[in-house]
Amino acid sequence: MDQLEIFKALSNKARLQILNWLKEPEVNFPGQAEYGFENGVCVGQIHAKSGLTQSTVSEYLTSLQRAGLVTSVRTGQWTYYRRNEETFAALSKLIETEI
Amino acid sequence: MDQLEIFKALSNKARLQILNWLKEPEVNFPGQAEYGFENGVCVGQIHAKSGLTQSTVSEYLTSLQRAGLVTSVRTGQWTYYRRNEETFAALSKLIETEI
DNA sequence: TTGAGATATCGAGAAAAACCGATATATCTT
DNA sequence: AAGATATATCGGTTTTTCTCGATATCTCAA
Repeated sequence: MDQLEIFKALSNKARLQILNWLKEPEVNFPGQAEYGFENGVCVGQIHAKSGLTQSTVSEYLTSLQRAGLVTSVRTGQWTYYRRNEETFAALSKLIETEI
Repeated sequence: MDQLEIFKALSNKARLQILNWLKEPEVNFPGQAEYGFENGVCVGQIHAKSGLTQSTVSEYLTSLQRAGLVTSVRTGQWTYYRRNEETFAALSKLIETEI
């Protein structure tokens, strides 16, 4: 877990917003319903909601993934992203005890 | 507590290092001993240890303070900085539950 | 196998952050 | 009042981040 990379990933309003949306995918991405929420939410859904371009959203999701804050699964033409709660828990503990 | 400002403040190696040093002032800033550790550590001590210029260290400490991660007390010609553990505890909880 | 749709990558311009040296301000000492 | 010391602020250069449009890649469907 690279703490500096994590903090950099969290240092952006749009990325924080995405992470927050992903806490409740069913609520925040109703358009995802027909494809299911098992694997997370696909890039297009996040793009549509964010107001950012597709390329920016894709890059942001990649950076969140590099930081370990989300995981992704490719299924067909879609890439699904979801939160990696283990990293959040570890980060919380890290701040409580190490930083 | 402005989470974005906090994460930005934490997105820098040198600032993370300073915060870490301030966890154990007696160990990391022996030069501070003759002035006491009650109020924290003065800018010059941190400057001396950091390898950065005085102006940069001053600015970094100010940014850490704006984020609420440290507090400062001016006493005579010195400004002492110390960690604000309440913010770290709150941040840890925030990550655990809200973000 | 061709076209359409979803995502990733690339190149670029604008904005912000990382530093620095010089200088200002504030305090202490004499 | 004048120097010395500690810290803060200012202006500038370099590096990084933000964000976009264009394009490439990958997969599905016809």
